[in-house]
Amino acid sequence: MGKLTLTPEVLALVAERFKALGEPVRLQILNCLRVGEMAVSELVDETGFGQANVSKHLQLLHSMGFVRRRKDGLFVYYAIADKETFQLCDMMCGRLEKETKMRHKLLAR
Amino acid sequence: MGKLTLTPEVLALVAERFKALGEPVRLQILNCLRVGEMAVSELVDETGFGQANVSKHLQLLHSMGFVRRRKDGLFVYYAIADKETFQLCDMMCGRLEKETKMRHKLLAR
DNA sequence: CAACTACTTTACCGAATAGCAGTTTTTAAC
DNA sequence: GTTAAAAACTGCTATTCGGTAAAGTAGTTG
Repeated sequence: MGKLTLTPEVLALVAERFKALGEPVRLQILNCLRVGEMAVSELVDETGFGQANVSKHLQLLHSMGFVRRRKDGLFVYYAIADKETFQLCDMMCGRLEKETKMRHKLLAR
Repeated sequence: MGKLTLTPEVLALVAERFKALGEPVRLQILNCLRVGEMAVSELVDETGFGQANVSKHLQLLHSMGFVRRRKDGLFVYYAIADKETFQLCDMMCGRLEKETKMRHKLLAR
């Protein structure tokens, strides 16, 4: 496989991508996009965050390749770039779920 | 499946975990641990970061369940908690690789 | 063209955090 | 006990980063 060597520079790029998902607001935006593409203003209404704020987060997600954008007239529609983006979130959710269950079991005794 | 609902509170916890991986130093530490468990001092030597610094990052990784710790005499050995931790990193690396290739292709024409 | 809408960009502020130095705690060896 | 080593803890400074307001851009409508 064309594995790239994990130099500090590469790790920095990988970290950058994890960091992009390490923000509740951005995860909430991604979660909204699960149902399909949405315009910025729709995301603003849906999430209740400021418009400039949402726009900025979308820029970041886009620059990291997590979402794609499509412009149509006045509106800019954003959508999840690929299935893998979901998988990443789901895996992390799964971990959290496991943790919670473990903690629950320990408390139950 | 016992999917947990993605309330803002849950998303915050998920984000916290992504953020933990969103730091080059921590990824480098995890990468060192790929070969097996290591003592803190070994990790300090291997990475060249300060002891307090490495220790603090390990605390965080441990609190998020990415590494487990085992104390033996003077030494505290840390190790990757499970395979999934690798998978997460590998997936993100894969994304980066794809991106790089795409960019390369675009430049090649 | 002017007015309006949707979005982006810029500039700033405040909160969070990484890194470091020094100290403390724990454990082992003498 | 005393000494030494390993790791964790405690402030501290500098930087980063998110939120917001205001200015800027692009597309639409009358």
